[in-house]
Amino acid sequence: MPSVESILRQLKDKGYRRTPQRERIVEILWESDEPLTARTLHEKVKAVFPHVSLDTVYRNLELLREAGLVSQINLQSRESARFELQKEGEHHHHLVCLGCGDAICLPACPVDLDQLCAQHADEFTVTNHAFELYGYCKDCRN
Amino acid sequence: MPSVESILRQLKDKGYRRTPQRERIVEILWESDEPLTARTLHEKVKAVFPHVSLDTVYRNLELLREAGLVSQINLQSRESARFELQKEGEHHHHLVCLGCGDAICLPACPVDLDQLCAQHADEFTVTNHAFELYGYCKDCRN
DNA sequence: GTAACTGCAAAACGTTTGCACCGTT
DNA sequence: AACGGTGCAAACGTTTTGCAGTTAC
Repeated sequence: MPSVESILRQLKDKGYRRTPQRERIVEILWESDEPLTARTLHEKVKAVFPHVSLDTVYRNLELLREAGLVSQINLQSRESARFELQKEGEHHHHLVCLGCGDAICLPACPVDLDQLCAQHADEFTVTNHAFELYGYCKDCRN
Repeated sequence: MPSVESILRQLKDKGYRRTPQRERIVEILWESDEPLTARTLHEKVKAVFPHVSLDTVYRNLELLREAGLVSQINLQSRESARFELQKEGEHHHHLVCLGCGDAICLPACPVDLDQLCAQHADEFTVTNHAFELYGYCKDCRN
């Protein structure tokens, strides 16, 4: 059910407009199989819209994040954040390589969130969570 | 067996010196029960050494990170990175209140790390991980 | 027409670096 | 005395913001 079209429709329902740049940004995120930095995404958008600005990319990412359609991954280290589409509620986490910075998707969430939430329900209302594994990928463990 | 003294001794063995600022930085990290930002840590060091500079804090954190004594956590927040001492065995995670910013300790790690590591051992060598729950504490859920 | 969106430029922010001096060893 | 450490200031890269003009609706 999720698709570029459905994402743009969701945005429209929230009062956001359909612009060529935004369309392209969503398409690129949709087609990517790994989280992208704002800069990388910008480069890719420029292939079609040479005059698009980096701030437009940032603004769209923020907008998509607010709409709950994009999640942001902050790597350990001085590198920049990476963004990826949140496909249909189904959430997952990442193995982050401290060598090359690549993020590999973990197939499933290893945390029993319902149980954890219930466990602390009286003192704390849990809205979301973050989990990341750090280490070195095949190529970087030397 | 880990202690402020043993940490400073480990640093000494690696050729690093024992300076008052470094000593205080390690002490503060040792006493803290939650990961600290460089800025927060800086504030706390300034209580004793009013003229300590923020870059000294960064340099010491980097040095401790290289020595494998401090881990860096860069989750969710667009905020700055947070640092904590890597304490033998007693690792835990936090409930972070999005209202007041307070961090409440989770008694145990909800992740079966050994199993996860074994699961990806062939493509990835896991060195550490980060996990955080976000939400609102008693006082802030209005 | 109105409000959202864009590009540009500049600012803000966390973090890093060059340098001269200081302190530990 | 040597060399690691420090403070200062300036640089850096990422991200945010103000503004004026443009575009989708």
